[in-house]
Amino acid sequence: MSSPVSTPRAEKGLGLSDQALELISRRFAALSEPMRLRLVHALFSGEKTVGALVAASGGTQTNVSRHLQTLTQAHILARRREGLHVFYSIADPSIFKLCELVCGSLEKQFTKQAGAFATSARR
Amino acid sequence: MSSPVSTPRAEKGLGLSDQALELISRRFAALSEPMRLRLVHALFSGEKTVGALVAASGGTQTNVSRHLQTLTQAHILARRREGLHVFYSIADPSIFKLCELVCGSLEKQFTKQAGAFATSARR
DNA sequence: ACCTTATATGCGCATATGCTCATCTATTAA
DNA sequence: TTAATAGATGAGCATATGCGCATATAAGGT
Repeated sequence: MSSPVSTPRAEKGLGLSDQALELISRRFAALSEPMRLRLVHALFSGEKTVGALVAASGGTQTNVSRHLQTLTQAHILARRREGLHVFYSIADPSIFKLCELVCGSLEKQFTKQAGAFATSARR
Repeated sequence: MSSPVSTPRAEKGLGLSDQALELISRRFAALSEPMRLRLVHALFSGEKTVGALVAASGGTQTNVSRHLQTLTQAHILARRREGLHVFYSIADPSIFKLCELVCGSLEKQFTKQAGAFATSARR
């Protein structure tokens, strides 16, 4: 009678829809693993085959293939077959800015911490 | 003798360090849950107490508290105590742009898909 | 048809993550 | 001190995720 469980909050004006939040979180989740970031980063310089990505990332073939699948399903990468080889490439250009943003903010964070250390060490 | 396991790849020139990748992935992971995004979004309009966030998000007190802890440890939120209340706020302004970027790219993605549907339906 | 190379996938295991209940701590008021 | 209110946290459970092994599929060459 009082607490609806599944879709409460009823969009109070703020509040993105549950669906939207789900989608956004999935996108972040796709980028939340070091190996996947390594693969994405390796593709910054252009499309590469799975084999090349395995070599560049140091991962196993199985694992790289799986992560590539995850990233492709998230619409972050694109897949193109050519004979025996499959080429992956970055499908969503916003990824570049996304990574820049995060890297930049992390750097700032460290600068602050370093500054704090220096300050407390100096006094 | 041939395959070092822990820190292979030896930074081939590309390659962010393993540590950097770990940090970046953690940041994305912090934003990879719908409830946490909901909390972050609720804080876009300014700092709020835990109680207010519980109300706004529709989550349980325990769960909201835990997610706030996660976000704070990721340096995304800041915590401030005032009497009985604890106020949380967005500590890293880059979060705004980050969310904008992701939302924008998702919208484009949908527009494309919608277009594709329309096209295939029309022919 | 058979073999080789390149990539994907089913299965199982180990760990990580989210959620809840009950309880604990912190702060203020009586 | 005791009680009341706001938040945090330990423990346990269920599910999700990452990883590797073995094997399957795809495509081209002999």
